[in-house]
Amino acid sequence: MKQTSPAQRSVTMEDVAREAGVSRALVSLVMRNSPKVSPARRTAVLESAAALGYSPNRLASRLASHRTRTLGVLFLDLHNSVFADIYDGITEGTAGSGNQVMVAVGSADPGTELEAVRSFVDLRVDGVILAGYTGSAEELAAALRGTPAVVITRELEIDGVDSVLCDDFRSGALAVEHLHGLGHRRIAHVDISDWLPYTARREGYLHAMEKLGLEPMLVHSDMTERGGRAVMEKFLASGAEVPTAIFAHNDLTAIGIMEALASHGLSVPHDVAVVGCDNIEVAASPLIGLTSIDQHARELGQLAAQVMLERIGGTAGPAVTRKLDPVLLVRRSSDPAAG
Amino acid sequence: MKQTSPAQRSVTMEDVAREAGVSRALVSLVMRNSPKVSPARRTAVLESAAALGYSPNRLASRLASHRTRTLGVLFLDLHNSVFADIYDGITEGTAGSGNQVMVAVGSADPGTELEAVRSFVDLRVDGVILAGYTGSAEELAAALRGTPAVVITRELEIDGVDSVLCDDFRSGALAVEHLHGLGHRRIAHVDISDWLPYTARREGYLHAMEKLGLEPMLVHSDMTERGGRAVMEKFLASGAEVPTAIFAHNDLTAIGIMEALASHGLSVPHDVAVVGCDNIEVAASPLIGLTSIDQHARELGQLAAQVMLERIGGTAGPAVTRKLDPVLLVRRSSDPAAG
DNA sequence: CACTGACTTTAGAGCGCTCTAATCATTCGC
DNA sequence: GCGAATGATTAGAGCGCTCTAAAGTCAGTG
Repeated sequence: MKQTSPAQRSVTMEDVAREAGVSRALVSLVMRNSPKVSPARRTAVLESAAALGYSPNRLASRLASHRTRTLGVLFLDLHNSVFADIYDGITEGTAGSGNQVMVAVGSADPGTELEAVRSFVDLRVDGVILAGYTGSAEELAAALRGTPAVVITRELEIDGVDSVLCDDFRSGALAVEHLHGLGHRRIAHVDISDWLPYTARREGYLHAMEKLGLEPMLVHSDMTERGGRAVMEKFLASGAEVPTAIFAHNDLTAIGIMEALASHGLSVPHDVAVVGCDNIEVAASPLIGLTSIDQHARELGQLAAQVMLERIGGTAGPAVTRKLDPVLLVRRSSDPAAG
Repeated sequence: MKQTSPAQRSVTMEDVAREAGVSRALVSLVMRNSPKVSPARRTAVLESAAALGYSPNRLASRLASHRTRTLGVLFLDLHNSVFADIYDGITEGTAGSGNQVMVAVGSADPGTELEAVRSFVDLRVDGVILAGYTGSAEELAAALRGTPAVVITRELEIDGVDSVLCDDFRSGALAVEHLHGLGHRRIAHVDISDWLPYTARREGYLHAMEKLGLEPMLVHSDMTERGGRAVMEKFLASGAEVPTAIFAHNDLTAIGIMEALASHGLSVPHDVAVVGCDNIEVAASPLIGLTSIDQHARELGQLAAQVMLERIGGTAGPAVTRKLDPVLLVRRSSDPAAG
């Protein structure tokens, strides 16, 4: 039962300086391990600091230095593990740079998202990485006030905002080509709300369908498992003719769709083939076996961190866009030879 | 292509005060919407602020006020969606309190965890919520330096650190009782590394097994899907007699186990029944149908936030512990009547 | 031995805000 | 009409640190 003093933090640099018999400035240099401090003084200062139980107030240091060494990261939703992958990539990309990562969750609500971005900006983070920002470019630009930003999985026309994404248009086309190659002709697409800015997958789907002379079938959902399930249940209950293949906006939706199909006794892939997108961990599970289109989430995170660090490092120049190629991974849900 | 000025932030309260013809202190009062400002001045100040594009520097305000209105949250792992549930609970619990939430990920590495906690403390967050801290109590106490903290899913003997958890011992017993009730006698438990502080589920299992006169079978894994799968594959390859039921430390591990069983042609639940713990979203999916023990993750998050806010609000007194009762949810993986 | 020049150390002025105590304006009671 | 009471506003001293410029140290040099 250690008696942690309630008198809390009170030890300042000044105290350490007094204890060590040096100036506050010298303590500051030691704390930032500046090379221009003599070994003797350095140890003296460190010893005094340890003796007093000193811990620097980063708030004050940030205020004085105008560098926060913190990156703000905005995620759409923690329930979709693709963001956990992106997070891993970001921490890999920032490792060793001395930067700290702060996470906020936007929940696809432009109000919440902007509030989070403003918080980051008010805290003077060095940069903001947005993975799943659904609001408008104008509002984002206003909220950023010049803070460097990188958007993942989306292209934004804002000066100074870089983009790192996977080719969503190509992903949509890839799904259609794959299913068409398996002999499917009635291929539906379950995408997301009309107002959301993530339309490229749908466009890729539509373009590919048209090119193949097939008639598109679109249904909207909300990017969640529950949403995908609900929309499919409703469709099945409607008695409309069921497509032979479905391409879902993301894996979560695809899994929801598979659940609904299963509960109606429809077999995947024999009655209906399903293709998702994102290639999240659970899609790869043999218990699910969902064919998916890998978006290189981890790499996107790494790349975003890298681009961000370069920006912070002072690289000027116009906004850059880095686009990766998606990769189709065929699994049981679209494999005609599947048991 | 909006030209966001690169001269960035420069507008300070001083500027707004000058523009509005009032003192800096008045601007400060308006920004914190103090009631003791006349309506006339208030609008004048707000207009000037808007005209200049002023945004308060929260860093400075925090430094001066000694209140950061920020809670630091440490998660074990973003890939386990139980933490997304806890996060939801925390944001629900802090909603409307004007507090901001900052997330860090510890990855079950005491070094990383302590670093994150120190960061929070150096930033002078008002409190820290730890969901999945695996290090020692002493080191945590030292890193906290008196900052209020709440630990989720674990009881820690540190003065001033509250605990909010689900009864893990009971969870272990619940699993055994359920499986025993189904007629199982050879019930194995796949738990986590010996050094991790989460031992109560195992102890509950051991206690219940002993009470029923059954012989325990323990295997260690690492709380991940991959880990559960690997451990099961290895076990199956060893040729040892397979238990008729397995209770896994968490759902992720349980899913990994189910994957391994499936790949060896063993049917769940007919050949082996499987029970997980946490009741994460995917366990409830009909495609998985994993029997699990609900830990009320969301409620735990809410409760933790609530306890934290009370502490910050000045409630003194000894550390409290709030313990919830786990609930068994039977699904296909342990249902003998399952198809 | 005065004089560089390389290396250390420090004084002191901020960073942008909050907070206390004091000042200035009004209104009210008698 | 005057002091008290109430309310609105402000001066000014920090918060704990960083940073610039200046000042000390102490060899080595001619």
